Amino acid sequence: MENVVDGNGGGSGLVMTELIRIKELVKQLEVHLRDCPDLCKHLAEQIFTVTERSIGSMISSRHFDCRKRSAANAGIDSPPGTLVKANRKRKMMAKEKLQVRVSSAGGGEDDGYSWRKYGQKEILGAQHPRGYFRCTYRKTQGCSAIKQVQRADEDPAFFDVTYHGTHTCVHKTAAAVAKEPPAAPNPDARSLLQSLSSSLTVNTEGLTSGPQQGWSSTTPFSFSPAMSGLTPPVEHCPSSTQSTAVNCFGQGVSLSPSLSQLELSPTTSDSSHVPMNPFEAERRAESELQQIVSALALVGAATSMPEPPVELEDFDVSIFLV
DNA sequence: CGGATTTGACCGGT
DNA sequence: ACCGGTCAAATCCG
Repeated sequence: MENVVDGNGGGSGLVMTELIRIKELVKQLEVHLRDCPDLCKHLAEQIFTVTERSIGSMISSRHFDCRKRSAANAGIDSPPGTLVKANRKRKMMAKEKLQVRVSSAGGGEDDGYSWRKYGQKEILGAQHPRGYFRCTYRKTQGCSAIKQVQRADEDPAFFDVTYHGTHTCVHKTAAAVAKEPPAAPNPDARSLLQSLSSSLTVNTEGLTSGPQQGWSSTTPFSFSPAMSGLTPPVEHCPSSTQSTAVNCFGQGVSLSPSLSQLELSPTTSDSSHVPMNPFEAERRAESELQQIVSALALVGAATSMPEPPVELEDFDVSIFLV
């Protein structure tokens, strides 16, 4: 099946972006904590799991519809047998799909992976062409990840990015970090935590929309880096020419195609599963995020950081749900 | 010079 | 026939 994370007005898409970023960072954190106490790894796994559940809740709650896209996705409803004769295009479309909307600060293209453009098309009814990208390491590593980037008609400041397939390569970010001497993983871990904290800026102000406004105004749910004086990790960001903190971890900019690897419960969008009450899903997502914060604080302590990486009181986190 | 991008042609699905 | 996705030659760029 495929998982579609629709921008859906850009709000929940932003949340998804943040959560995806969390997940990516945690995965990297885990790598660099391999010679730390087992507790660190356990906590990283915990964060990972919680994030996954949160994303699943959001998807379930927002009724992301994988069928509302163009007729090009018609293969979705086809019986499995039709894939037997699938050509390249059909194979691609049958893969997992992740759709997000990102701000233009990163051009919709700086997501930590290395892409090579292989085509551009004017799309009927769209004001802007669609760019087609595949993983740079397609040849060398056989990575089949593909993404499409198209500037949003409604708001040119945003890009709709659709990922197909999963990265099987050792992607750029991981490779860059791997250059670091294995003997000094803790500074990296700390940087990653800082990055994670910096990226956790989600706005809840828009939650008043619709009937589900229960936890918006009354929930000062917030992260705060408490990082004043600490510089963001530069080496983590593959973009070398621009302000890394903004472009890599700024609002809505950073995202990871790794969500397509999440193996989100296939029942989240299937008929066999009773759709979660949107309100309940959002409440659960909030709870899960708070668990993330708690776990992060423990991770910070376990990695001998002078102070916890996150403090609930200091963070300014809100979630857009337009 | 090698890798990345551009862009018109081509292909398959609808 | 039309459209979206991909190919590949030409071109660009460091």
